[in-house]
Amino acid sequence: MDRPPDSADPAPETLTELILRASAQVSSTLGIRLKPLGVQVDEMRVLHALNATGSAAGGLSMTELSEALVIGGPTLTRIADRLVSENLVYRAPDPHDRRRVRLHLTDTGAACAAEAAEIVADMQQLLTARFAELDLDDLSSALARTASPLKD
Amino acid sequence: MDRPPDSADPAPETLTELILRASAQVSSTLGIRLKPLGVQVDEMRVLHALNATGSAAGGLSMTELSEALVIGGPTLTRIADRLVSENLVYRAPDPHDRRRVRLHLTDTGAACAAEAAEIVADMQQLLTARFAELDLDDLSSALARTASPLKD
DNA sequence: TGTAAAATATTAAAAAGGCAACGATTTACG
DNA sequence: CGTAAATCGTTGCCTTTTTAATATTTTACA
Repeated sequence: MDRPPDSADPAPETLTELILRASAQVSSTLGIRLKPLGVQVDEMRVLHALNATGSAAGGLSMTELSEALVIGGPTLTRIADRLVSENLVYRAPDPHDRRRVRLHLTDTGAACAAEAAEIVADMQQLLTARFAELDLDDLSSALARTASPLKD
Repeated sequence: MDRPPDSADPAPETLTELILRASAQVSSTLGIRLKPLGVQVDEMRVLHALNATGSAAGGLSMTELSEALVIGGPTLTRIADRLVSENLVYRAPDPHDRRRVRLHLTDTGAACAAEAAEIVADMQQLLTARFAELDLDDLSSALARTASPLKD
């Protein structure tokens, strides 16, 4: 079963490459399904984050969102611009720190977030099936750790 | 343990969101580390794919790369343009089908791929530590399945 | 207190990505 | 055969992201 030693061993696919590829696939599929709703993936992520904090919490600042979602500052500003122009989100100054701007969901935005969540939930089912032999709680915590800063 | 019913239940973070966030973190960190090499993440992925097939195999066509890496056609053309202009890759016509173009690594490209692979390997160590309690083989196969088309 | 340093968000310019349409080649099949 | 349809890669055009620089406010501390 040995191959000739001169045929260079193809580099095996790394876990890193696997994560990048899986994410590209998820992002692509999700993007297609979100399209009818008129939001793109990162916009949906912002809506979801705002929704997840609850309306009583006073929204999230740009920096908080930027760190939580791993999206660059200027990019986030533009995403917010779009969401504001679609009336899904509004900006409000932070009363305690006037440098800060806090983003809040509008009612329309909350409704949109809810619809998006359904689409994500469908996606979830597709995904979960493929993780059948894994403990999802372990996977979640591992992913959560992976999603935090990786030591620059 | 019940919370007051009027405090809106924050949407929990979904597995989907977790994958997107983990990937953003990986991609961001990897991008920073790849910068000194002068290649970006998707460029590195192309180099890696070409390297993985081995030089004897006659390279990969644009379509093959596009499907393998989940990168759109026009985007891939532009990535190839960049890699060609940096002399890391060259285009060669497919002898059996003149519509096709096959990408090949140059010697410089192979060297670059090798250097990039080391950086990815470092990344790997960081990552693996965070997946400690998971069976990596199971994880890999689950991710590989996730990375294949998710039924459009 | 006053001033330098840090933090926050935005803007401007450059780079990269994505959609629609196109030319070239191959395949299907009447 | 010959023509219609499908496949392959690229290009044009517009949107989005990224990088660098800026204005504003807050913090640190001499």
